[in-house]
Amino acid sequence: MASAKQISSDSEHIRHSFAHILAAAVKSRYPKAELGIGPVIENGFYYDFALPAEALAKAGKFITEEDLPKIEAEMRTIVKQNLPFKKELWPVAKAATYYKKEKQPYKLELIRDLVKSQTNSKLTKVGVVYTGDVFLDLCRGGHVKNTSELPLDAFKLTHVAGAYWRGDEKNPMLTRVYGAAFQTGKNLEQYLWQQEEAKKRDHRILGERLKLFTFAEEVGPGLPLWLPAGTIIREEIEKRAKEVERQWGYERVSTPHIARDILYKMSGHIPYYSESMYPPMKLDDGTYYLKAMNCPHTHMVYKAYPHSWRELPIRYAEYGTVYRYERSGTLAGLLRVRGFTQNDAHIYCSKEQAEEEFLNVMRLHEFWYKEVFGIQDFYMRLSLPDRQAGLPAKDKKKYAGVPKEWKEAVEIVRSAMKKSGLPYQEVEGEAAFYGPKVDFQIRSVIGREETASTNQLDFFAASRFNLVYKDKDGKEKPVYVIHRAPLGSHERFVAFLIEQYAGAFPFWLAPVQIQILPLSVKFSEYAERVRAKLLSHNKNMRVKVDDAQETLSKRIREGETMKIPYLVIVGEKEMVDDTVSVRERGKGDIGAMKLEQFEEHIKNL
RNA sequence: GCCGAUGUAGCUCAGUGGCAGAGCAACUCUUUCGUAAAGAGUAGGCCGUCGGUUCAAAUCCGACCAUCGGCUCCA
Repeated sequence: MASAKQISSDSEHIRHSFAHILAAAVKSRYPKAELGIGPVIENGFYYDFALPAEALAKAGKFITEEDLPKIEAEMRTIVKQNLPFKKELWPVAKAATYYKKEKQPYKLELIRDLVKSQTNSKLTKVGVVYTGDVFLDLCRGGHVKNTSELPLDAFKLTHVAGAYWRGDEKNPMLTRVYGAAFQTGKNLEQYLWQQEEAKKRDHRILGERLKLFTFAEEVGPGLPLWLPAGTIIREEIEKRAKEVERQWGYERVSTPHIARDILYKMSGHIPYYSESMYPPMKLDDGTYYLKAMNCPHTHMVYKAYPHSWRELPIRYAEYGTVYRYERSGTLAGLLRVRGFTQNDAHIYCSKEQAEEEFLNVMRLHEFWYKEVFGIQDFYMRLSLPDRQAGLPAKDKKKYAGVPKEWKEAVEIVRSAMKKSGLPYQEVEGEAAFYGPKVDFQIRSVIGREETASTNQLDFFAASRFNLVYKDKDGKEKPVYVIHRAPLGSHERFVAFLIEQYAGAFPFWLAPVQIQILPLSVKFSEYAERVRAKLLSHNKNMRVKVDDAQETLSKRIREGETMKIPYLVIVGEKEMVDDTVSVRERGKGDIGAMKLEQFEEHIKNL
């Protein structure tokens, strides 16, 4: 989504003010409502509300989607009163007393935290804002001077959702109301239109229409079934990946889908990751797990025989299928599934080689994104532990290893990133438990952000698995492991590609590349001849003849709907002249030509 | 997992307590067509599942399942 990330301060003031008005409107409909926070977001604002248990029991339910028009109407009524926003600074004690009286536990908590973060709480003041004389909210500032400045045609309450207080699962869940707001009605309309358009590109919609994949209740949620057309896309990508990896010095390996529990105890996935693994299978010769990641298996491949420094780096690639028991509420089409196949590889190298190898992997990512797929809309995130040098006590469970090793690993990765020249953001507290990583973040058309690719440095596997090599000096030394998946998983990556291309796949990926349409059955034979000729020059070409008993128009429409790159029409004229009439996707009829000319036209696709 | 919504034919959807519906797709027949939907006919349903209320349930109630929008999580 190419939406503007820069929020102009005017928009910000408008959005912030609407958030206050939303709170005022909810307060007027539900006087007992407790207020959370109400910040500005990318295309608007939201506000979190709760209703105390007794009030909720009495009302039956709180804000639902049905209430939005009513709340919106109330907001308009408030805005139309042309109320001034008045900001004041109150001493903490005064604000605390006020919110205690008003029974606003969440606001009180915010005030308490504000005090905690200040060195001299006696002097601390909090901003509060009135809307007219009525509504009083905690406020940092940044709103319009008077509600008359708010564009009534440029805002809309869009949806309701649950959200944990302060984003913590252990906290109560509040009801969040989202709104869109812009400076002009036109901007709002445009935004809403874009949202509608985006939905049409949604991989779930296109996946069904183009017959790429499906789900079956009998198979289970999050377990996609690839239809023939989708399987072609998957396999073309995989074929390409195998070629590219061979060229970049990888060797392929292949490993089973289950393993004994000892392997995952060794890796540390038990206990770090067990809640995301399918439950164990207890058999008479041990307890087995379905694999949730390929690394431990690949490490055992490395350990098959001892390695010398002369062999390093060793790069083992595998398209490995893994199963993760993702929480039900997180599943989404192909973007978040429970069974998927990763474009995985593990690089075993010395500490000295780690930076160079990491850099090479970044270059490989760049190659895929820029050269192969033309993906522009992504950003790179360097995920670090919470505090790079010394890990705070609360994170000891989350991260393995010792601070010194973490520090070294972070240095290696950061240095590689700098050398790559690729832009990236550093984010603390996002690292894998075994090391820092660089993730490629992409947004789906509906705005959901996911990691499409990953490149991770693991200094921890060596000690867990005793992964070593014999160095020049005759001593055994631990290897550094790089986990990388530039194409993430087939499932997620194909989902992104479907949306990126809006289903119109480039020629090399298109499930059907050329569809031949004989004008009538009289020309079916000629159509077959054309097909045979195309295949004789390229046996892998995906060519179909559609001689269904439908009008030409109808078959063209179907071909266009299926986003087939070339529709080739043959009738009397073509048969006599020994030509084909070509329709190119996105261009329409490009005229009649000799078959050789057409083959020349598609040669470099 | 949590909050909210939705679930009727392969797909998109109508039907709000009294005989289960439409368009597209499928199938059959007619048409053999010149660049985005030819015509007619046929078939297709445990109304997500299970339970309850009722003389009567797609419709009201409950539980569960699945999907969607968020939150949390995300190797």
